[in-house]
Amino acid sequence: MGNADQQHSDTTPTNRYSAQMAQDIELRWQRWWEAQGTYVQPNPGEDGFDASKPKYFCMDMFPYPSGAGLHVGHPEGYTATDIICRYKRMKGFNVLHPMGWDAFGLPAEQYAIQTGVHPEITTKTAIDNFRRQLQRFGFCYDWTREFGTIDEDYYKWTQWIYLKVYHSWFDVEADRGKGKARPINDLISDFMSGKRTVKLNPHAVEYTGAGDLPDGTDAGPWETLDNETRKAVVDSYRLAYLSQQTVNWCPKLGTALANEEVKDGLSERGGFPVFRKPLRQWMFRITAYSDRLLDGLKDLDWPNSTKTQQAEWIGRSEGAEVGFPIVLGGGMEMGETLRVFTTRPDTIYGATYMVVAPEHGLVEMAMEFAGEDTDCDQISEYAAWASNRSDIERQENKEKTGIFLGIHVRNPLTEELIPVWTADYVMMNYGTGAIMAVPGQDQRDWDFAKKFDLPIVRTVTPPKDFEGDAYTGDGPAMNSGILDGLMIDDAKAKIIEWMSEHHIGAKRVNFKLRDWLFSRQRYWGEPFPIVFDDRGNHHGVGEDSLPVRLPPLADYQPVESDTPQPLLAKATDWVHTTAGEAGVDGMHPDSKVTRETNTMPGWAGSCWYYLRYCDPKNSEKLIGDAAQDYWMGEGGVDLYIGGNEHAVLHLLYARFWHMVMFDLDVVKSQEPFRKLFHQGMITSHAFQRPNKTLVPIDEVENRGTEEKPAYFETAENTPVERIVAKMSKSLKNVVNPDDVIEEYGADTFRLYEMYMGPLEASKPWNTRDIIGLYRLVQKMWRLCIDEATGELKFADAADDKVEKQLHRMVAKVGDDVEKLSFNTAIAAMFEFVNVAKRLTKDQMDRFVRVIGPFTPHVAEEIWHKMGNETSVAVADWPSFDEAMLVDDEIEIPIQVMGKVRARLHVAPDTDVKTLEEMALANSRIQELIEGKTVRKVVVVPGRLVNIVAN
RNA sequence: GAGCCUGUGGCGGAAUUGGUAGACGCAGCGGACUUAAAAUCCGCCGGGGUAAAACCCAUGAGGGUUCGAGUCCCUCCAGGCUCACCA
Repeated sequence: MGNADQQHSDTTPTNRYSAQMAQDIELRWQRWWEAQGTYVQPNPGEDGFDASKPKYFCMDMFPYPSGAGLHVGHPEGYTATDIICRYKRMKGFNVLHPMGWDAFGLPAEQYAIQTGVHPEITTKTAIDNFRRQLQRFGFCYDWTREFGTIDEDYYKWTQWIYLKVYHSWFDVEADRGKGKARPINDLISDFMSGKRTVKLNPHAVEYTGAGDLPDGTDAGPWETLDNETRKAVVDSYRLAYLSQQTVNWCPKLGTALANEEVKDGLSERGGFPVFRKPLRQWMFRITAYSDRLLDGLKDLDWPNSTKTQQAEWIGRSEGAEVGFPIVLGGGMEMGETLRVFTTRPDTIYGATYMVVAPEHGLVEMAMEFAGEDTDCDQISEYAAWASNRSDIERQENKEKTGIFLGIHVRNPLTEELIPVWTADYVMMNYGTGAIMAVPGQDQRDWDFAKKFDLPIVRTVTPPKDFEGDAYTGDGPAMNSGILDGLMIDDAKAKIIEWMSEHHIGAKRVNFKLRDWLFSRQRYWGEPFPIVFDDRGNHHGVGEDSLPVRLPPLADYQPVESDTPQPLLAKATDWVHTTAGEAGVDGMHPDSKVTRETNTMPGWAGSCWYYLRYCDPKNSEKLIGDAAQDYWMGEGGVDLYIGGNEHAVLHLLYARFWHMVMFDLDVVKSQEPFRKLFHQGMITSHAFQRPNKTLVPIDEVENRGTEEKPAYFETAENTPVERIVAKMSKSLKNVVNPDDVIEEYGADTFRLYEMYMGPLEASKPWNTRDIIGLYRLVQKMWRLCIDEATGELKFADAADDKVEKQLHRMVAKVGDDVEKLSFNTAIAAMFEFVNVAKRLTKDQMDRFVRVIGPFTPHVAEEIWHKMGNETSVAVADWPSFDEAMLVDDEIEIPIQVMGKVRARLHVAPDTDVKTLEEMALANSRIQELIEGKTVRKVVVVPGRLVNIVAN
């Protein structure tokens, strides 16, 4: 089926474009490009750099090289960027188009464990294979800039950035209240000089709930404090900090995972159950950047869906924080308040009970001050049950559970006592971990109140015909004292003002975004440049001692357990070192220190790789100034293409690092990626039984015709339906790019993937359709080359129709490439080769330039046959004449009441009046409007005439 | 449950952004060339209707705005993606 080689027979011309010829042409030119350094882009200051040209920095999301090799999804985005880069180069840009490898992280380590081969070996093999496969496509990457995140030269700088972040804090007041990162030493000198009050960072998540005052507690003058206190205070401000956190612990993977790496209560990698467990972990204070990460989205040329996803992930919501005085069992006010966050402070009169998360401090306190209503045994049992519940269980069963704590709070508005419950539908890590429950206006609270028979008070008047439970819509307030009659917005404003005046509460903005859990207990990652002294205090390793090399480890099998043990702890010689060895300033060189044994997560290396591409060999700096000024410019990367699965994680993390580096003057642009684009997924076909289960394609046969297929599952003899499905090994519908290239060549493969449909759409792979693009390459070839002799063939004189069509193609292809609309650009090529049978040398010259970005190999072959000695890749993009795009005569439809009834053939610039006259004079139209009144004639010059008559 | 996206011939998809629906490719059908086939070239190719036209229907369904709707608005259906007890 469709094997291009089988089309050869004795009568086939010897120089017809064939799969065999494609192999020969492609490999030959690929070697030549490499030898010539055709795609090597010099940096500012280097030989061959042309400073007069504008820059174009175009990047693919680099791949994670797996043992399985490239699948057909990879080259989709890569072909798109390749075409754009080739086009931009021809349009006079200096093009930075690099490729590298995201190579640390869990999948490589899991694979190594399965195969028993060290991840360093499997990873390097996979990289070599990926590189070979990518090069076979003829992509115009500047391979001299290649690196992997596992290279010591690279992760040295990853660690360097980590240290930068570690040694800085977020000054919320800086930059007119927007806040920015500053060196931690600035903070310390402020403390020492007394310029700044010494107190724990009131915004530090790890101290939520600590201190009596929402604004933190004054620790006293710096000189009166002991070293431990000073360190605790300073550390509470660091952008990278250690904290006991309830983490997503995955026993199977033997590591903690970030929230983002947990899907439906299962680990994204492997799909293993995840539990909550308190662990001491490195965190990034990304929440300090919530507002800036959100605001920055506005100016980015990114897909809206991606911006929305990030915005929702950051999850800004406005509301109020309100304090409810706590009343113990005996009715005694204890002087503390229960703080809650609510977006509906206007409903406070309807707060009939309170709920705190099972991990909330008040649960312990309730048991400590137990009154007669407090059943301590049941409470602790419930708290234990709730914390052992995996997220997957929580999501599968949303039946409300909870228990009364035996204590009350006083509603500051009604003065009534309200019972306090604990329930796991309230999360400790959002807001304050406590809510005021208003069942009248919140369905979750309603469900809980119904189950536990708690009172329900409506405070917003529902519409007359309202029949649901909780009413969340707008309406005048009721049962609400001073708020009665006000609509929601006014009621909110009024109650917040009232609360502020009475020091009960205040307006507050809350974010869903949480601090970023940055340590993993695995082997295959960047070591932290951190050591601990004998008192357990952490110290940054000196910059001169970077990189902290990952120690060789023969046994990297994770310990499957409930008590986390970082794998690096096994490298005892490496772990135990001295301050001098590790390069710690301010300590005696012989002091014994131990190294941090956690490693960084896979995201670390991909957070900043775009910067290193600009200056990959720089041993002095992460990126040189000249390289940064030129390539990153104002807005950073000019085009970044990759899958939308990275819409939140990678792209948010990278923006965060970039912002910190911007604040610390490491980078000069505010955002890393000015324009972002997601290529769609390439899917495949599979078959579905009536019960929706899937059948692999090799277990199905078509018992109908091509036109009217009737698919049957062979073994079962039952009909199945053909559907679009993801490519997967189990469905046997995976396409291997190597096979396709062997059968048709890389040029055809490139064209096919670009012709399948819009770049952003997900599209099913249809092996049958490839032949059409193969024929296109053959036609391109045949248009220029005599198939019998292999020599160029030329037309004696330019044909007008062909010349016109050529101008059209030049215009259309250029336009479409700029719009990333490659499928329509290729359609224009089809149209051209369908019209043109022979070209003059001058026409051929332009034709070859235009196909160059799409089919670089066959274009280069013809280009050189034409006598050119330099690559078509560095030729100029041809120009075209606007006048040639206009037809001599166009067809204008005449509509009557919006339906086409006749057509006019006129010059394209025929004016309104003439068109109207011609339309009304048309005999067919006269028949139709006879006896009717012409009410109106709409004339759109160059488009149509519409007559309104009745 | 919330948000976003998509729905056009047998299939993949076009449509100047409100102006002739179905460009281009695949598949199919007919023809030329050939002893024959492949390849190549030419023609046809949404449905109904007609001798051929005319004409009617048609962009998931139903309404609306408009001289005119695949495109804009409302309701619904189907599929996909994202988030999800977030207060």
